Order: sequence, then structure tokens, then C-alpha cells
Amino acid sequence: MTELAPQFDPKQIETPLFERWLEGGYFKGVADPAKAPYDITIPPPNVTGSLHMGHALNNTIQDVLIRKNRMAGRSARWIVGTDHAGIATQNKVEQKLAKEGLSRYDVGREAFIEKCWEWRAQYGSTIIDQLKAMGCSCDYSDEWFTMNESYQRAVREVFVDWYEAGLIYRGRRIINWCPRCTTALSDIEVEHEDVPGKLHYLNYPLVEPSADRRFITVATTRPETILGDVAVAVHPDDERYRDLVGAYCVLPLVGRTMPVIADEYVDPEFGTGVVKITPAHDPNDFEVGCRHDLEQINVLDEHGVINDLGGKYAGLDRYEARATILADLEAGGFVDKIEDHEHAVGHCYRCHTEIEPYLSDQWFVDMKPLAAPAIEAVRDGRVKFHPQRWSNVYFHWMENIRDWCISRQLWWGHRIPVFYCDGCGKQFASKEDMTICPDCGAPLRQDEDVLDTWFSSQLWPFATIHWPAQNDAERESLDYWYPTSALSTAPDILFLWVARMIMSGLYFKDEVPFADVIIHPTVFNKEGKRMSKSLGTGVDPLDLMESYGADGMRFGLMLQVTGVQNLKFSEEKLLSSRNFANKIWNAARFVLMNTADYTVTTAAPAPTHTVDKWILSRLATVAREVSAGIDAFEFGDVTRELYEFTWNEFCDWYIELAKGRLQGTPAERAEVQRMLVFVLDQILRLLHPMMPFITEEIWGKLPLERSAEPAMLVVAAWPDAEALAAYRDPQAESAIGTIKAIISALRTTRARYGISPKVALHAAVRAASPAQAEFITSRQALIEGLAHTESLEVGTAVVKPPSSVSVIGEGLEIFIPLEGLVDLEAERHRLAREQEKLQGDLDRLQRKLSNEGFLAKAAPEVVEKDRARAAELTDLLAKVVGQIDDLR
RNA sequence: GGGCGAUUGGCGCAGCGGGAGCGCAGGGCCCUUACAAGGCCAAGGUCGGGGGUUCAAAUCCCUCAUCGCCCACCA
Repeated sequence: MTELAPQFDPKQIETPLFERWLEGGYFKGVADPAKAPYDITIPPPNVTGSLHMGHALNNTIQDVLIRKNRMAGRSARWIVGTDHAGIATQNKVEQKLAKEGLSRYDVGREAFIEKCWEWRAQYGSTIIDQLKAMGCSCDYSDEWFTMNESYQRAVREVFVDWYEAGLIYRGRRIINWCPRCTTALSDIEVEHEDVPGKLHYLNYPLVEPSADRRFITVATTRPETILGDVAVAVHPDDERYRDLVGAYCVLPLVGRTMPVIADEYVDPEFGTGVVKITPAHDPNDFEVGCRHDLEQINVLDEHGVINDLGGKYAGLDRYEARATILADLEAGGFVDKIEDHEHAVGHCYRCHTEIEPYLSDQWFVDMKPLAAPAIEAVRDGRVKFHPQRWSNVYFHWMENIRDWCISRQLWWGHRIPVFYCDGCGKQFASKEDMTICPDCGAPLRQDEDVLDTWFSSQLWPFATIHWPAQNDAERESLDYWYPTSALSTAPDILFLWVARMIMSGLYFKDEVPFADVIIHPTVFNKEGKRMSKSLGTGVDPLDLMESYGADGMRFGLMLQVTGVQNLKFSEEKLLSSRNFANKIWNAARFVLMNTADYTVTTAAPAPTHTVDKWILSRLATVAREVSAGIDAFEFGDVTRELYEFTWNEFCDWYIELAKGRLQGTPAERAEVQRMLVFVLDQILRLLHPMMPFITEEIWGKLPLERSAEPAMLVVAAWPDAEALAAYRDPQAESAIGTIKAIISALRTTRARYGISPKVALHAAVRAASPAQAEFITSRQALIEGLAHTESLEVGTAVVKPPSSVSVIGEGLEIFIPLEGLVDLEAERHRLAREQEKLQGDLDRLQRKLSNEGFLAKAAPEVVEKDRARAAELTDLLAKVVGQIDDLR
């Protein structure tokens, strides 16, 4: 037996244990036909990423599921890897180049991509190493990357398939443009934020002014876009402007003559009821422009700078242009008024630059046909969200889905596999690279753009198990592992990722990619602010592991996972968890110290002692609830239950109650040893998914029949709730309740009268029945041990000894003689308070029991329970009253 | 403009139709050879306000308030 240190030190055990797990190959996913698969694909972190609290939480959840199911005999595989993260990675590499004074254009496309790969080789494993530090049992032997060779095949397969099915098309539209990243973004990559702005009322002179009207006043938040104005619009039913429809006005500063048109889009209530129309710079105006066949004048370049079409303003960036143009408008007397106006402005989700609605040629996916079956899959329960309410969010988005802009003007990513022929003008989408036009033999050039990173991410649950299969082995892999078992993720990527995986999974695999989607809460700090590195409001999981150990962090996080959607992170829970780990450690120390002479056995315990029956009964219940709880993704409940059982029942009561018998006869000692080893073993198994390190470490030291067990706990059998159910024993549980009540009564009295634990007490117990009296007598040793009594008088007719304090509970009256110590006044006061409380409770209960409605309508067992409770209260009350009388 | 979540002891939270709980902090006693990162004991709450449903409401419904998220092309 190895001595354990009195304090648990996570640092000493974590790394060596993790290495042993890896060496043992326990994390490797094996497609074993004899076992049912249990697989989860990790939401691939960005290669640029490092672990944040969301990851810590999410990955703990997944590891709990994987570890539990692995122990329960499933062939478990947690598929791990990283996402190439187009924009994020490109930004990192560009930043690095910038330090050398270079831009990506200086090095060229090919060399730049080479640098991205180098960057990935150098830094890409950071987050994977952090997962290892957390103890995540991913299959590191088969790490994926969304740009590796077979993944590229999958992406091309999908693109070409959808292209040929007519689901992918190219179009000239207003898209969301980030002028800093110089790329298009999809609608969901734009973060809207309400910002205080100004609404400018501008007078556009009419070409043919009348006496009472010389101009028409438009309202705009973006005066710089007037450079691209081609019309002004009013609502067709707007009386105020009816006469002006068909008239012309002159665009200030520019001098362009523009028509006044009528369009339903205009809201007469807003501003002046007149909208300037800028088709190239506003999606609504674009629509209006299409309806009225208006010119599209794009006045910005890809950096958000006014281009040559902006005349004298060319070269100014959009903010400078706004100020300059506004000044000129004011100087020219075109400004009617300026009002404060709060409005939502879109920002790039990667760099937070203001988004520019930008007219350009892009590739799109037609989403409606893909969404329909994916909506159905959630509606009919093939995919379930946990908590369930997220399905409504999903439906709302899916039912209003719009086409997905998938082209990005980046270099790092999956290049769009479309090849253009400048000879004959044809275009080809191809899984293989093409160089020569099959029709005219002219050279082909490939589309310059790459695909949205999420286009490849959506294939994750099947691309990572070798779709599209190239051979039989890959086909078997696909058949075995697809669909995956569950997906756990943050709510913010429900649309970006989860919905799209369901759509593409259904399309390409004809089956949902996972049956359960766990949407974990978003982690906020104590002030309720989002955890953010840039804002300095975050906490680093690595620091937390340093302070509390990986187990402490994991357990503390799991304690906080309830159905709530915002999780205000509480570090105190981690502290409690670390202390809990220490408690387990010391319980194990105790067990090991007392089992040096234990005879190892595989025999199931056959308890004869009430205390043993009780703890096994409780264990049976806990094992059942923990198993069911994990399967139902109720992590907070499960964690709390294990905490309470281990600490408050096993440590506080079982071990204490068992200590006496360890010093008893050899038979008693052996009996207790068997129990200690068995129960601790079961607890370690149940706790292992949450606290893998400490449980593994202790389990390795337990005196178990090693020939009957695997080498490590990570693959040991999960407790069998059904087998344990045989130990359920309500009588033992209630009997121990009686013992606890007597001990507590004695302790309370001791504390109240300041009697040292060293002083042995006498006590007399008046039991409710001869059977109870007999039981208490038979378990007298327990009470003497834990309450330090030197004598115990038990019976149904015990007479209250003179000058004694009395306590009531569990149908018992307990008398503790305190010669010369009893403070009669204090006792009277205490008993009076108790009487008052009991009387109140009883009155309320009796009112309820005399209520006809209650008797008629409440469930019979509820009425019965209340009757029993009333009888109990009546009895208690009588005892208290009797004791008050005794004090006189 | 819609949707969602939260509001329970000093703080952080659980419970979500039938006797108000946990952790931390604070109080008292105890270094009792598993553990002072501990043990024992005690104290602390009209469950955000108002209305309703029900025999019964922290729990269900409505409403208001506060805080926070998400969605939405009102210039």
C-alpha cells in the first residue's frame, strides 16, 4: 500500500495519468461490431484559438458523456480536430507578415497559403494541448483538420453536388462586406449593435419648383451615400407627395438629375416619408432599384474608400467622406435639420469593423430546399434540443431562412472549385482540378474566391468519419459511426453550424447527424457581462486548473450547468469542488490506511449490519439517478447528488459510523473493510466522468482483485444500477435516520450548553415502540462512538431523569441529565418556541385537513401523508407540552 | 419590433403544483491520528410587485418592473 499525502495535489498526478491513458490507447475509437458505438464530434475549435470558459464547459460536458458511455460498454469515440478558420487564421498570418513590413500581396497567393500551413504547424496544437490538460478523452490518434486532404475531397464533393443540383449559384447582390477583412460575409456573421447615430434631413431641389415647394426633403443616416443616389422614393398612397411622382430633383453636390418614384417599400410614417434610393449601398434600395430599373452606382472600393465615381470625394474613407459631405451640404444650405437617431449597425464578427452593404458577384446556396427536411427532422423528434426551448429558436430561423453567401475574398480556405474558360465562356464545377477547357481546349482559370469556413464545418460529423468513402474500410467506418450520438455546443453557433450540419447531413447521408443537441449555457462573469478576453472580463481556464486542478474546474463547472441560458460563473463552486476532491482523497486515505490487512475479494457485499445496508441502499439510489441523469444531460443535478452522497453520507456518516467496528472483532473489521472498498470503488466509478484524474489515481491504489479488472478505471465497468437495486432497503434507511436523530440531539445539546466533546454524557431515550427500543439498544455502540455517551437507557417507558434537557425527534424523546447545568429559563424559552412553531404547523395542517375541497380533490396519498404528518405533529406537540410542564 | 432567460437567506445558485434547500461568507465550539481545503452546532428567506387558476402556488396563467441574451433590411 502506498501512503497518500494528507492533501491532494492535482499537479503531481494529472500529466502522468494522462500519458498512461494515451499509452493504453483507451481513447482510440474502435469500430467494434460487438459493441454499440457512442461517438461525439467535438465542435472544432479554431486553429487560432486558445481555451476559454465556453470551451472548458462544453468539453467537460462532452468528456462526461464519452467517459460514462465508454465505461458503460459502448465503443466510445470523441472525434477531435481543429477548424482552419479562414478569416481568423488569415488575419494572424497577415499580422505576422506586417511585422516584417509585408502584405499578403507582397508574398503572393501560393506563398501566403504556405505560410498559413506553417503557422498552423507552429501554433495549431495549442488548443489541443489545452484539451489534454483538461483531461479530455478525445481520440487524439485520429486528429482532423477542416483542410486536410480527405476533408478537401468532401468539400468538393458537396460543392459540385449542390452546384449540379442547382442549389449553388452565382449572383450579383448586395452582401455584407467587411472593409477591413476585404471579404463578403454571410448574414449570420454580422453582429448587429444599436448605436446612437444621426438622422439627417436633406433638401433635394426640384427641377421644376413650384411656388410652395422648391425641394423635396429626404431623411438619411448615411449622408455620404448620396454620391450613389439615383432616385428618391415615396409611398404610392402618400397624399403629400402624390403630385411629385414622376417629377425630377437634383442631387446636391453631385448635380445628377433623379426621378421621384413611388414604391410600396417606403414607410410614410418614418422621417419625411421620402427615401433616397442608393441601389449599390443598401439592400432595400437595391430591391427598389431592381423594380424600377435604376442604375447601380457603387461609390466605394473594397476598403470602404470613396472611389472615382465619387468625384472630388474620391480617396476619402467612408467616415471622412461623411464629415466632408455633411459640411459641404450644410455650406450649400441643403441640410434641413439633424436629429439623434439610434439604429442597429452591423459589425464584422471577426474584427468588429462596421459592415458595408456592398454590391458584388458572389456564390450563394439556395437554402429553402435544404431547410425543409431539416425542420421536419426536429419537428418529428429525430433531432432533440436540450433544453427543448431551443427548437423554437431553430424553427424561427429555419422558417425564415435566406440564401447563404458562401464565397469569401480570402486566400486561406477551400478554393471554389469552379473553372472558367475565357475562350468559350463556359464554366465548370469539378471535383478534380481542371486546366484545359473540355469544349474548346482553351486554358481554364479557377475562381479566385474561397468558401466560407462554415461551408466546410457543416460537413464535420460525416467528413471526419471518412465521407465520401474511398474504399470498404471507409464505408465501414461511416456505417458504424454515423449518425453520431450527441452534439454539445454553445448557443451562438446554432445557426452558423448546428442547423447547417442537420441540413447537409440529411442531404448527403439521408439521416440526421445526431439525435441530441445539447445547448449549454453561455458563460458570463459575476457582473453578468460576457466573458471576453479583449474586454478583460474573462477568466482563463488554465489559471483555474492551476488553482483548483483539472478535476476541481470540471466538477465546479458541471455544478453550474442547469437548464438556465446564462451562466454567471461562480469561482466559489470551483473552490468547493477542489475541497471536495480533497475530501475524497482523504476518505481514500482512510480506507487505504484501514485495509492493509484486507482480504481482496470480488464477492458482492452481503450486508448484515444496518449501517451497511443503509449505505448500500443509498448507493443503489444514487447510482440509478446518476446514470439516468447523465443520459438526460442533467449535469448540475448529477454532480450535486454525487457531491452530497459522497460527502454528507459516505464521509460524514458512513465512515464515522463504521469506525467502531473497524476496531471490533476480526469478522466485524473484515465486514467493514469490504464495505469501504466496495462503496468507495463505486463512488470513484460514478465520479470518474466528472473528475477523471483523482478517481483514476485512487482507484489504482484500491485493494481490488486486479485479475478481474481492467488496468485502469477509465475503462472499468460503470456501476450497474439494476444489480445494485437489490440493495435498496427503506427500513435500513429509516433506522439510520433514528440513530442520526439521537446523535444529533446529543450534539446539539452539547453545543448549546458548551459541554466539551471530551465529557461523556448519559442519555435516556424514550422510544415509540418496543421494536424501536430494541433496535436502538442493539446499535448503542454507534451512538456511544459518535456522541460520546457513556451510558444509554432505552425503553418505551423511560422516565425523564431529574434536571435533564430533553430533545424530541423521529418519534423519540431524548433526555440528557445535566446536573447543575440546565438553564431552566433558556430551556423553557426554547421549548416554548418549538411549541409555537409546532402549533402553527399543526393548525395549518388541520385547517387543510378539514377543508372539504382538499379531501375531495387531492390525491389520496397526499391526504394520507398529511394525516400522518398531523398525527406526528400532535404527538410531538404533546411531548413538548409535557416537557414544559416538567420544567415547572 | 419580435423571441428567450433571470429575479429565492449578505453573495452565487438549485428546486418548478402538495412539509423552503445547497455552496460561499458571517457566528459559536473543536487541532476528536482520513481530511483545519476539516469536524460539530446554531442563526439567517412575506421565493421581484400586482392579479388570476387550483382543495393547494416559489412552482401554472396574465400583467408590470428590473437585468441580460438572441433574432429583425425602417431609410
